[in-house]
Amino acid sequence: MKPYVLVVEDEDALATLLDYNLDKEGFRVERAADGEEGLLKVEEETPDLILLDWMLPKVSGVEVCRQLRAKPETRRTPILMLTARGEETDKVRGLDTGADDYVVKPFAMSELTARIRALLRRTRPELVDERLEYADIVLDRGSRRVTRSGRNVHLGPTEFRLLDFLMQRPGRVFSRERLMDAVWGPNTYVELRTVDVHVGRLRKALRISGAFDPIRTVRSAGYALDQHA
Amino acid sequence: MKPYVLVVEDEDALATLLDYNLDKEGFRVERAADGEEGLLKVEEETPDLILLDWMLPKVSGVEVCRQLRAKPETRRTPILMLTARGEETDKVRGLDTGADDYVVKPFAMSELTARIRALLRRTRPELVDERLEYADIVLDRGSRRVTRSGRNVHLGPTEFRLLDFLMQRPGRVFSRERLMDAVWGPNTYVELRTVDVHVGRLRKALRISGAFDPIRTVRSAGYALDQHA
DNA sequence: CGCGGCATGACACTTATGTGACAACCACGC
DNA sequence: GCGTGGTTGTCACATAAGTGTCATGCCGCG
Repeated sequence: MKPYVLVVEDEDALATLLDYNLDKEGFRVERAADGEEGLLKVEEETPDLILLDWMLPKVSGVEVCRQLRAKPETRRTPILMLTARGEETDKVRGLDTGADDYVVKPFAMSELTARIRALLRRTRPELVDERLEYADIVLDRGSRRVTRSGRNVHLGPTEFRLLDFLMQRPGRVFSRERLMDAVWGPNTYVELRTVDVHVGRLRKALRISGAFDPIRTVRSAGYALDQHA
Repeated sequence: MKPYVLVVEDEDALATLLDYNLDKEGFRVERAADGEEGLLKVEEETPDLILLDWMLPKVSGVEVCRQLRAKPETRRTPILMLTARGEETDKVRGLDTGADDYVVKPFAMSELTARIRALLRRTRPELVDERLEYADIVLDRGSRRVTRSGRNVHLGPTEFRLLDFLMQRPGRVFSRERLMDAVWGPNTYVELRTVDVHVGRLRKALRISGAFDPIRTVRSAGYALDQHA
């Protein structure tokens, strides 16, 4: 549910600082200490955005960039370069490396998070927008409220996250495993069937005065948010 | 808490003068020496108002204006243009540039602050106004008083700041961390649960003669000032 | 018609929040 | 300096809300 940011940075102090601050800003953060590890982490799970140091051991930032751009899964993943003053060559400035933006160290954390949000808004607006809508359902992240045709719908935290996730890609079918990861977090282990129960609860909460059921069950595949004809 | 004004002005003496005076008037001021820097500063943190010189190095004031109006975050941010006598073309006078107002140099500082307040009052009244209102609750910053349906409500300093903060954005949910930062200051370390206690105290103080509880608890997220229907 | 997949209500259990009590603290008037 | 009333931060405990599992019964599809 939270945007997943991968930090590829060899300087431990900076990486920790980034980790701490981004976490506080509501991002899920993973760290990699060099280019090689970075590429591995990307293999494991495609990040929503990558923070990439320009100078890295083993595989340089530029090279990582190139490789990421070569792979279809990460071709469009936003990359934000971290450069030291002086490394700020024309190549960086022109973003010829394939990166989408760059900041020069040292930088204010607020500047960095602002740029991260800006990039995410460009590529995955549904990750950062305050308000999601589908049919007559409105989910407002800022006020943490959900309404259906104007009426307020009360959801528990889990149902809220579940609906939030489904509303990010209406129509798309998600497996229970995928929902598990997205809603419960990648390292929680609960019965897969629990997803069914929560979908049920969400359905019940959304079921007001003759409104259609916005969740489609796809037998032996998962669930999707859409109008099942 | 203080309104954040960004001054984009290349003439250093004037910028300093503005900085000094606006600070004295209770604004938080950041400076940018040219259009490019101005846009960067805006990225970092959206100002509550922008003072923009008409003639600027790198990116002109008009161009900055255009770009700010193109971005959703700053579309409604008030912009006050500073122009030299003679630059006062019809375009400026008609505010066709996207600016909300303009003053001609040289100007009296009092005129400028008056215009700034006028603009802020239009867009973010809660920042300028001495009094905040929500439903039947009135908070007066000047006299440091709070009333509910006319009756006086006694609050301790902490509860006052807490209510003040919540009233700035009714409906929005704030995490305990966020409230901690806003009310206690960013570098104080007290138990997170202390927030609960103060919210409780605030609630109790606000609880007079059958009035509804204006604070909504959002489980596993935080608190918001609004009617939890 | 039979079977695996799904929906659902019950329920025991976790977790999060509300609250009263309390000791430390503070500003202030004496 | 020294009480003193008002504030504050923490705790412990009570209460409320949300969660994960299961057993049961239903349903669609082959």
